Amino acid sequence: MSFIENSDNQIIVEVAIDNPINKLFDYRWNKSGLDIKPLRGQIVAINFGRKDCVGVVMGVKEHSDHELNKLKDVQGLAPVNPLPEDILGMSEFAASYYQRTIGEVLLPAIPKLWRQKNKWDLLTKEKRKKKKESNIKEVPTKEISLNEQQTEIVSNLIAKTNNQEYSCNLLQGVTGSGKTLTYLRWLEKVLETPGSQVLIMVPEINLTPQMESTIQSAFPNKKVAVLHSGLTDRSRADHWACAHNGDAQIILGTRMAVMASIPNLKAIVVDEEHDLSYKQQEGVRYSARDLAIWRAKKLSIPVLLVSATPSLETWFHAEESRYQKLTLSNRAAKDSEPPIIELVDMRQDRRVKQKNDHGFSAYLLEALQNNINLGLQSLIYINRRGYSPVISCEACGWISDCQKCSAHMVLHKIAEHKKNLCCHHCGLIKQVPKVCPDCGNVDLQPVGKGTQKVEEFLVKTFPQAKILRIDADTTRKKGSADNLFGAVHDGQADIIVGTQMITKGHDYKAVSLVGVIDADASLFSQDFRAGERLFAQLMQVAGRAGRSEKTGQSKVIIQTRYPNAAPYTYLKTNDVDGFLKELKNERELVGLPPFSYQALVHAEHKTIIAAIDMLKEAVNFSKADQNWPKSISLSDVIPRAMVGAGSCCARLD
DNA sequence: AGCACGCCGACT
DNA sequence: GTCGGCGTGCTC
Repeated sequence: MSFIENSDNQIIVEVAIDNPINKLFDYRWNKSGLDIKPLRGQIVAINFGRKDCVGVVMGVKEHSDHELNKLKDVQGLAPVNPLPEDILGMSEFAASYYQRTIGEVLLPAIPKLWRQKNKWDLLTKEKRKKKKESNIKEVPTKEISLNEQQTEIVSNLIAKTNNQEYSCNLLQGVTGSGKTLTYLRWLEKVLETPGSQVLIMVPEINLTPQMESTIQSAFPNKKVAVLHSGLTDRSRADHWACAHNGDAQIILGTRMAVMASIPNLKAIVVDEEHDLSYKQQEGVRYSARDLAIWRAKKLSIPVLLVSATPSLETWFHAEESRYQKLTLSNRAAKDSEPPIIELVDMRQDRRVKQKNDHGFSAYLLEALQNNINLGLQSLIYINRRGYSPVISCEACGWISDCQKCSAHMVLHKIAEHKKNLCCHHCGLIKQVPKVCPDCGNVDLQPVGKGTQKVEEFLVKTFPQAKILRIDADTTRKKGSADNLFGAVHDGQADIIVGTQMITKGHDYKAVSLVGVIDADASLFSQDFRAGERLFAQLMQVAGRAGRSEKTGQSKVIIQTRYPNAAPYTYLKTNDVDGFLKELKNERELVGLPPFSYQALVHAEHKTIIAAIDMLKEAVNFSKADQNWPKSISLSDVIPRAMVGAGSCCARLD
């Protein structure tokens, strides 16, 4: 039946468009050749200004404040169901919370091809049958029996699902305690209800490539839609549509997946919930973890946050019983003992030994040699890529700062005797100056060490050993990460040197020694969350060791000049809760989140002076305002690392 | 955000 | 005489 209105009974739709104008735009629905009713959530093609674009219907009404004949007609309706109410509501919430327009939040969540009217036909056409169909290895996860603790947690979560109400749960457990297995078993149960869909979020899918196959093999009869930034436009559009029309039961993705349309969503899992990559920093800033919780609340479903080292915020909420804490306290495999953690006090090492430049303690070198002799693998963790984080002139104090963004330029070795300066922030690459640009001194020294320098040293020190470096530079090319990790698993490496990248997701069956070279910098960072992050990273890297019977009891050696710093001492006793408790007390004492809210006000201009003056003026204006709430304190304006930018912090107690 | 309009300076 | 700088204003 067609939907016909007479001419004096107009239907007007309010459309969200991806632009920063903070309002919805009215369009006429009638006379658009559309024979169905307008509905909130519909994706429509419209003309805006002089451009054709796609927007989302956020409201339907009969009268507009604008003159009727000035309104444009809706040009077309996307051949998909309207977006479900939860993501519309979430967009409205996020728009207000993160100070953006609804369109800016909502439209980027729709894949690019669906935002192009002329691609709609193409997308609705059946795609040619995929060649590979039997690529899925059956892994009999069902036959793995859960231990008592895991079983209890699964039934607890199932009960919550059956209640059909919101709950936020924290699943905390050390590496190897079977967190993944536990939540998969829960989701399996959730998916028994026909039509149900579940969302699994992971930090970065390219770092956890085995996740997809784990999930697919755990659910051989279910369809999985994956959503991450590495997909081609076409497959992203297809996977999105699969989730949107209910074809896929499992949606696996990175932070962007939190905005995916999942009409029959029944459970959400946020794996590695503490991971920083859940925070989108560019464009619309948002925390995918927080939005996942919002979404679960809106839908009255359970959400499960999973981590060995929860973020303080999450842990605190669990302590205060706003979230329920579910703990896995044991390593699942009976014979796998947690690694021994040893701290090497580098102050003493220096006193005993000659001043050395390579940054390895004699103790760690000995342990490495020992491991090589035994044919076991070792892992060296240093969270800095490149050769040396900065070069400096000893005569005048000049340091290699980037002219474009004033971050340090990192020395990179690009061939045996050739080095470049690279800015990790803006990507600028320069030749290394022969003499100091300020004073002409020829003696420019690299300061500090990165993965390349550590690799170079190890190659020299252990000429008989095979050494592999894994960082953003050696894994840039497609497939090279797989090759490197493959080589590690095949035992073709004695020592693996790497950044964070090596800490995520991969099991190293033959690694029995982990060395942490120099992590102290995080202890004194400006960022109040740096200590928390360091602890999580060390915990994670420590978890890479001792995961098999082959290696026996593994060892983690951490070199530090501050062996009494909290992240190290609590790591040593494997006391996650103790660390978080101390952190909580510290934050409470100085009034940092979660005991206050912080907002960052940031300004950019061609000249830094203008940016800073503008912010100073804003601060003075607010302070002079009689009605300015006493509970909001304003901190001083400070220049930021980037040229032409300043920021200031507002704190709400 | 884009984009047009418009009003002034420095070029073939 | 025009090309182009960026200030202002508008987009249903």
